[in-house]
Amino acid sequence: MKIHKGHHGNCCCGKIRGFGRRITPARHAVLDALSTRGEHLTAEDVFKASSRRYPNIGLATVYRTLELFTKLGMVSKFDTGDDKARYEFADGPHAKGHHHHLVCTSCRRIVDYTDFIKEEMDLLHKTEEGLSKKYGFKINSHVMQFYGLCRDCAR
Amino acid sequence: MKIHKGHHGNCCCGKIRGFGRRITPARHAVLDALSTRGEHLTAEDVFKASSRRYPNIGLATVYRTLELFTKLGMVSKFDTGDDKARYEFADGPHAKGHHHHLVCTSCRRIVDYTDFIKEEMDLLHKTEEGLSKKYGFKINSHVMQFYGLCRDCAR
DNA sequence: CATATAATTGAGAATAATTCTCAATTATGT
DNA sequence: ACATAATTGAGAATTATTCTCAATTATATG
Repeated sequence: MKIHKGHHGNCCCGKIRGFGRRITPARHAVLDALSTRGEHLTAEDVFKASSRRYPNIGLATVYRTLELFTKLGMVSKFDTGDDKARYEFADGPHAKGHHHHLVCTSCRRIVDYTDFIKEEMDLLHKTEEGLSKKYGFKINSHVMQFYGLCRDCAR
Repeated sequence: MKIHKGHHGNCCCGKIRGFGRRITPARHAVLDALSTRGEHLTAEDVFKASSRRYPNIGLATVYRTLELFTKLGMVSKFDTGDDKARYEFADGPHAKGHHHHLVCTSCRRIVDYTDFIKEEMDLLHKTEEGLSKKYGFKINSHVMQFYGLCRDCAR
């Protein structure tokens, strides 16, 4: 089986194995899809892309795999107000690829932005700590995104 | 028809009428449900609560009404990772009731917090302005919430 | 106040994303 | 190579939400 290439390297297999889960062609195909097809993919997107490399893959498997990867922290799942979950590789909060989303509520375009990320992360971190202490939560993740109308839709 | 009481007062009818929409018992029941049954209600919750005052109300009407109120900015719709939309009265970003959410991914408990709200709002405001300018978006709303395990679920 | 008209409604069917079931297949430790 | 538990594909099942449509009703107007 080919080693997974791309900017997410090969740490993935280790992570999967570490959880007593197996490396399979289906999971490989999903990894490939995620790293080559870009950000904020729907399950359907991932399914189509995975099918190219591994035509037999089933949609249910894609869902199961995305769920697994999300649980392992390799993938982040979020939604943008339509009724489809979105998935993308999770660049941990401090990696360079880390970004938030700006969503057009009319045409559904999604812009990744990294502006203000430093300030945002600082505040998020501070808030997490405060809330953790005050409410006894062990905070694992956050969502922060903006909704509006893009230039084209606004006029 | 009785005037809607509660901390959201009677501005609602004006807002509804202002959009050329009508005041109906069904809409009243939904308003009541929202103001007496608290925060982060599912459509089903609202349906049940509304049914008490107005037994004939249909679920579809509840959905339609919540959608309308959301469009009018009176209600905010959000989700917390299960597959149900949540609704609550929208305390505008600068009202005293304004809060964000802390969600337990295990038991689904939702904590409203207002800590750090000032800093959060300042940053959100600044970010909105910056993104607005840079990407040409007219930003209308944002989501900011934290996910984790509550004290009980963490052990 | 009565009337006309367009908005609204309830009920149930339809939709669509996601999850479940189950028998067949396959990755992995030995 | 084998045994075994994990994984899979296919399609059925689930579930929140939206749609359809005929019947009802809020409201402006005379």
